[in-house]
Amino acid sequence: MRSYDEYCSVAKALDVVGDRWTLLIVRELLLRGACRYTDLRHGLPGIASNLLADRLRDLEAAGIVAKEAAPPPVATTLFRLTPRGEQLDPVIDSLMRWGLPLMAEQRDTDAVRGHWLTGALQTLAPNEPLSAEVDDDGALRVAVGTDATVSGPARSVMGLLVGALELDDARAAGVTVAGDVAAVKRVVPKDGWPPTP
Amino acid sequence: MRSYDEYCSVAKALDVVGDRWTLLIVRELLLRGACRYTDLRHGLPGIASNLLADRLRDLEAAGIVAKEAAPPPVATTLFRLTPRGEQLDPVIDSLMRWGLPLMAEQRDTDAVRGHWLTGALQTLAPNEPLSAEVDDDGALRVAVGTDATVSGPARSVMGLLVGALELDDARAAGVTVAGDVAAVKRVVPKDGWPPTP
DNA sequence: CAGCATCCGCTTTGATACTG
DNA sequence: CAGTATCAAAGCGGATGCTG
Repeated sequence: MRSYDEYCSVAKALDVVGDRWTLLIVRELLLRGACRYTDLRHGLPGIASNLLADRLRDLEAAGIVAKEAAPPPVATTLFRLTPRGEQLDPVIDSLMRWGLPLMAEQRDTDAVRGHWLTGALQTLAPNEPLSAEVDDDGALRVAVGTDATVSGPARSVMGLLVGALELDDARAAGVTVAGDVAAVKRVVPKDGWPPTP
Repeated sequence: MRSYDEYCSVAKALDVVGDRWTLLIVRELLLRGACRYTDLRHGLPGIASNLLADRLRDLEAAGIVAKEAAPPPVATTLFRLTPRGEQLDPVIDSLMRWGLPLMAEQRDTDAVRGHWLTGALQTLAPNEPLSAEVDDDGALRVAVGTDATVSGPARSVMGLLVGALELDDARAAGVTVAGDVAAVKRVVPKDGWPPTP
């Protein structure tokens, strides 16, 4: 990316990580740990292969990502965040948090990956043991510890959990709640949050 | 910006604010409050005028910025963050924090604005009453309350304050400290921080 | 002057194909 | 598996012009 040429901390950060795709690569490495090139491609659907190669080179040159040889007998290359790269966690976290209300809208062109949703749910309720599972037709099952599970279309389940849908509306949109409904309500942000985008 | 088409909170956030210049416009509005178009241009040196107009339209459409008529007799337009826009503060803050170590390097093409530095210094030491002043030839004076002032070339002063320079090296690089040196040392991050970029 | 819109050359991106 | 190569299309930067 062309430099902003500003003696400003935000601009200098964006000089390094402001390119298209760059922060999503960091997201993948934060959520999944060390990845192979192929894993990254799977977690970044739509990225051009040459761009991924370019970005990884840039990130390596910036000291954010390091390549390492995987232990035998795997014989492949792994990409991993350096300590400096891991310090981008608050950046990814704040973006994830700010974007949560936008999850109430799902377009039919949107790719879905389970680890993205797990990440979002941990951000939503850091003190609840949430886990997400996606199956092939886009249905989502979220387990709230062993107390409850919420299942249904991803958009509706997330709509309920980010507070954009009331329980009744979510049920009308195909969501079923098994187990303790109160456990689910602990997860949903308090009224007034999230602010409508 | 073209959508990433991912059902992920980070990707959806970047669909909205990931365009070039967009987060720097938000930075300006967070640091300075409501701004005129001309003020924004001054705070974003190098931006093409059509791009600024485009971005402001996009941000308005996304509910992040609102236009308002300035009270008479000024008769101009003010651009201001909406509540949803103000919630980007943690995003800007985390980027600013991550970028702090990069302030140890200043290129001679870098534009300098006092409010950028004031913002960075507040992030560096939220509990210290720091204020920054820049004069025309790029010299910087930082006041640590009434206890001390640090002055010299911007890069050297910031290098000292972000911990990239020892006091002796900073002095050799043209920095002078007036008043209580201990007050300055309170500001500088503890040893081992910042990590070398 | 404030707030844009238009035009144009250049760079970056996206899509696809190909390779060690 | 881990990338390169190629090329059309989109985005960006810089200059300039227009309108109230």
